[in-house]
Amino acid sequence: MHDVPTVKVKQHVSTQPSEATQSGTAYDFREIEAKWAPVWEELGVFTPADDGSRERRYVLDMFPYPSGDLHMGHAEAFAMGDVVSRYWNQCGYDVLHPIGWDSFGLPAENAAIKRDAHPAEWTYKNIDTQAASFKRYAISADWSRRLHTSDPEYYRWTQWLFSRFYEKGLAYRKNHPVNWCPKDQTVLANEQVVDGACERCGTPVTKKSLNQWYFKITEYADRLLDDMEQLKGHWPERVLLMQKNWIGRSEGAHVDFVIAAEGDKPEAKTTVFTTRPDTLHGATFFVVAADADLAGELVTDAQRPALEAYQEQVKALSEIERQSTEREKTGVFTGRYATNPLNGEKLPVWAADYVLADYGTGAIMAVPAHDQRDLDFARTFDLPVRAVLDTGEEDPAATGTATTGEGTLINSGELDGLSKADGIARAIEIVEAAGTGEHTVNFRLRDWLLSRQRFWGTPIPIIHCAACGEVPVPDEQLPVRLPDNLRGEQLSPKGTSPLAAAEEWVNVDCPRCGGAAQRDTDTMDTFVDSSWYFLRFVSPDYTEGPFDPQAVRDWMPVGQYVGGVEHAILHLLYARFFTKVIHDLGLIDATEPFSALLNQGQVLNGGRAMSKSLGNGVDLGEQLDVFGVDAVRLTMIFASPPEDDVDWADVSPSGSAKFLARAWRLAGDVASRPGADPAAGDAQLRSVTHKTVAEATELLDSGKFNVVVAKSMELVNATRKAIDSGAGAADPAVREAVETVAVMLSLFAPYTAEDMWARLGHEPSVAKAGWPAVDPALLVDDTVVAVVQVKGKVRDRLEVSPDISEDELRATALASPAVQKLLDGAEPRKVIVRAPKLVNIVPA
RNA sequence: GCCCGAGUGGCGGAAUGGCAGACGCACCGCACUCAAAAUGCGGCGGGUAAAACCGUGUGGGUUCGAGUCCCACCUCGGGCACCA
Repeated sequence: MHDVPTVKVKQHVSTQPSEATQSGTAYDFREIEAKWAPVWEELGVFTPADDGSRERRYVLDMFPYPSGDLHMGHAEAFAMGDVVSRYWNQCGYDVLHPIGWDSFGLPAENAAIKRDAHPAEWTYKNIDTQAASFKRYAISADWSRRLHTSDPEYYRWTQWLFSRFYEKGLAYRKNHPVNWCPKDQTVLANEQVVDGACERCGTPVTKKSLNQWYFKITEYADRLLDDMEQLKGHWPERVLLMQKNWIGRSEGAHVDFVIAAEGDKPEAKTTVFTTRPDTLHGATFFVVAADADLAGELVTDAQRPALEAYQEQVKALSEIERQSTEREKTGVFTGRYATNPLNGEKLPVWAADYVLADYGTGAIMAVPAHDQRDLDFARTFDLPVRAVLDTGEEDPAATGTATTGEGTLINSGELDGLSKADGIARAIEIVEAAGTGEHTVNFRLRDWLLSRQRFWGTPIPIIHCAACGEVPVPDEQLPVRLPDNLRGEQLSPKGTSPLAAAEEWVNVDCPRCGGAAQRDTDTMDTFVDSSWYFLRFVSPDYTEGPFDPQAVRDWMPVGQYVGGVEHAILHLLYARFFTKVIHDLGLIDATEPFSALLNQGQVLNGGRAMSKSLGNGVDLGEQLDVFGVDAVRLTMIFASPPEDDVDWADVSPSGSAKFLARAWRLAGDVASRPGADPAAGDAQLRSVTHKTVAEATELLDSGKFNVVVAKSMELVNATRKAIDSGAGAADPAVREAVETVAVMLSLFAPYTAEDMWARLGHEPSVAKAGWPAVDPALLVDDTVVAVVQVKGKVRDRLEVSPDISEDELRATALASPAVQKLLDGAEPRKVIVRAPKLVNIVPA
């Protein structure tokens, strides 16, 4: 490990005993951290005026989960968000930059079981720890807006929103096979299953049929997809792509197949979804999902035992096994036949687990010649294969490789001779005309399973009454508070919610009929809590609703959202969904919550994510102790572009500390008085200063924070040189340069910047000093260097006026001795002139 | 398998199609010092005595000019994965 805390490093960056005796002459990060933290607290620097006097801007970091103290990942993410917040403050915007905690969740519950405590104890203790660390870390937050999703004042409104969703039919309950984590003893949403395992604990997920609550996010699939257009260019391309893939829009057709009567089973109609209606004539069998209700409905009595045995076999498989594409296809014949609506052919109906119950209609027409999965199945069970699209490739029946490319339809009656695209269009026309099908769009996205069989979450505000059914808890009775008498063992997972054990809590009168009824005992997925917190921040104490409508109009949408890419499809998709529903409820104008998104990279150590098992963790607190807050923050920013990972083994917080000390010393060297007129100062240094600000402005606006740090280093170097061997410490241009350094550093290294500001004779806070204005006249040089190339290689440099004409520059370049020598008297074939920077001469 | 993204010194990384390697780390040298640390100054892609010349994963192409644009490939990283 590089840069481990050593005695040597400590001496480099902290006070030497001999220097410490002369107070104020050596850079001591401990001293300045202790000095400024209370001053800022007093000033309340980052509370927005919120009075409309200045343009409002909202910047938000994904709020933390309170699992112990802050770690290196928080340090990076919040350093990034802080650059934006502090930059916008310097630019004069009225900036909202709040902080809160996503404080419901399973770890608190597990900790409570282990310690025989209530989850709230662990949660709020950790929040206090993190809050103190954030203050030490000097994030530019408005602390007065702090919120916690586990506060009843917060989850009251989460419940209120649930009730609105329920009223609109967007929250509903259904019995359905769901993902089940055997370790956490709770269900999981699709988004929380990664490679067939629980996203949180890694336990292989199993399926279980349960009556669960869902949000109808699928109803918003189209809008979630279409509105991504607004986000293009402001969200990372790959996040948009991931969401697009996750939503998985696919265009095709619904086609009805009639299942012929068999024994005492009557005729039935079954619809399939297909993206390839052009291949209808190539269908040679029909498959229904083995675990769908449909399979049991269709199966003949003779085949029922075989189906049930197969279903048992499927249930025994883990999700990982089931999803393996290596696996041989399995299935059973149902004893039934489906009629192809196009050609009247009878197709055997099979039940198999390669068809998914919850995608499309849970049934497919199998076209083995042009679908690899169907072909694999056909070969396993010796079913016929008929090619209907000539792609010029070998017969799939012979090769075992389905052909999926372009081609010409064959063996397809009236579709013969058509291309794939024309065939698809024509086939849809035919089935639509016959009333046996229609064009349709299908989505991969499933409804969001939101109920959890755990304690530490927002209770679902529903009462179950034998007479009235599901009855929402009336708004005026919200919040439905969690009972506080459950703790320790009583919270241990048992497959049903621990809330069921709190009898006094569960048993209530039905709000509708007054009869005996029970509360719903499930709690909400914590992603529900975080799907609207950015709205609560605009008016965290509002009691008339989840948020003050005027405040939402004033602040939303979030201008810059900052957080890890791990939430690309979880939190970000859910938050977009909530925003759209809340918009449709008429409560907000915005249709998208976050107009710009920055995904900061991870902090690694030695090429790997930090983890306990690898023993490569770096403790944030230790880094702050050894190098100081500013050095750690600066290192995070300087190490790489914001979206790239930072490998802590490759970077140098001690180098950052050295730079900060160097910058800080400049402030002590300035010999002019505050307010000295820079116009009278050294022109050369002024030019450097103003160019630096101009460049930094552009770089900040385009998110290249690491390069801004490099620019500030260049300015520090130039100023040092000016003091030691140029204009001298008393030149007002030096003051201008150092003040500029202080303002620039206020974005990355707030303590150092504030102390410099004070040493320069100013009142706090440098955070509100204002971004320096650029004098355009100082950006123009008297002379510039023009490069003279021959055949693309630099052969000479000319010092010329920046407004030299093309002709003049051409003549000067051609007259250059170096060029003359290379041309050797010959006329150049071509001369490209880009005044005043470049001439390229192409010899004959 | 499908879909993205990225490959630049010893390292992290700069570079609107126009001087590749800004800035920093590490390393080397010098000044200051009895000495060290700290600080300041200088050097630092390969190659050469110095030049020439060669250099942005590989091979092609477009262009007066390519790290940058296009095509193919290699490697690494990420996402999805029986989604009909």
